[in-house]
Amino acid sequence: MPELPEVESVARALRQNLAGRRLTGLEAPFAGVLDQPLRTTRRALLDKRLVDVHRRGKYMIASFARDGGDDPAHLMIHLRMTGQIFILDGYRPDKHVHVSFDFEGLPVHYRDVRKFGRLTLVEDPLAPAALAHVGPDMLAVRWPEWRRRVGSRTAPIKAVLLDQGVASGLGNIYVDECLFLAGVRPTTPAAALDDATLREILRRARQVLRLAIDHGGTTFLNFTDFYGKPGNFRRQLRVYGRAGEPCRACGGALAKTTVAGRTSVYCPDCQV
DNA sequence: ACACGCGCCTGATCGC
DNA sequence: TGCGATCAGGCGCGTG
Repeated sequence: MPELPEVESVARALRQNLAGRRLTGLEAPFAGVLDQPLRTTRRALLDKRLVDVHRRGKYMIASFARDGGDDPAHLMIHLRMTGQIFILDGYRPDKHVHVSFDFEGLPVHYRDVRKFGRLTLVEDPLAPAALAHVGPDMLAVRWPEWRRRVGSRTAPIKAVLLDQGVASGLGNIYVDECLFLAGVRPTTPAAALDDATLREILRRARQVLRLAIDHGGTTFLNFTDFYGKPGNFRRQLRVYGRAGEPCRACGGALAKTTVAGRTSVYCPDCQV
């Protein structure tokens, strides 16, 4: 599932491949992934050039404008569980392609098997009202602010890390990886952790996110990058998807439990 | 303010 | 071409 690193990979590719290109076509075989009617979305975006792409957590915001910067419009994209955006030579859209963009002859597709993702027109590309409740990006937030936002939450630390209102970007995969690296069990109440441990968790979260970005993200279900290629981070995973397998640090069997409604894998010996 | 459960979706996998 | 049940999970929303 696309988390911060996978979204970053797509955002970079959009910038590199489409910046300056004009949107000349927009079709939506399944308009249900659009928050506004197709005609509204077309009216806002067609004939404008893609000028920038911002990312906050797992949200991308693509900005369009006419030549000279007039009449800007912004499309916020969230891939949720199975959303993909890609450009592939000779690709013939299957039944899961819900939106197709045409950039002066360059076709770009939005594909989403579970239809959880959303494409939303927003007014403000940097601080859209729709993201008012979403916290700062996990890679950008400073320790004091993050500490303040974590507060004295009694929920398990994993639930707090998954809460995009605290800081945005972590999902189930990287939370488990981060907590393994920090040596903390996902079930531990956040309020029971001292500042040194919380600081270590934040440091490890950033470390694993950056490393995953460098490896092009993780492909578990069906994430592919902009060019249709899977990410390379999967073989770096220490715990996610490895319940029952030996811990890469101590050799003991990894345990599985449910935290915040999500499957969670940890090492009973290395994580206390 | 915070914690928790549900619904949205479809494909893969499992049990019989 | 067996089929129904279960699981996977991000997020918005309703409830307590």
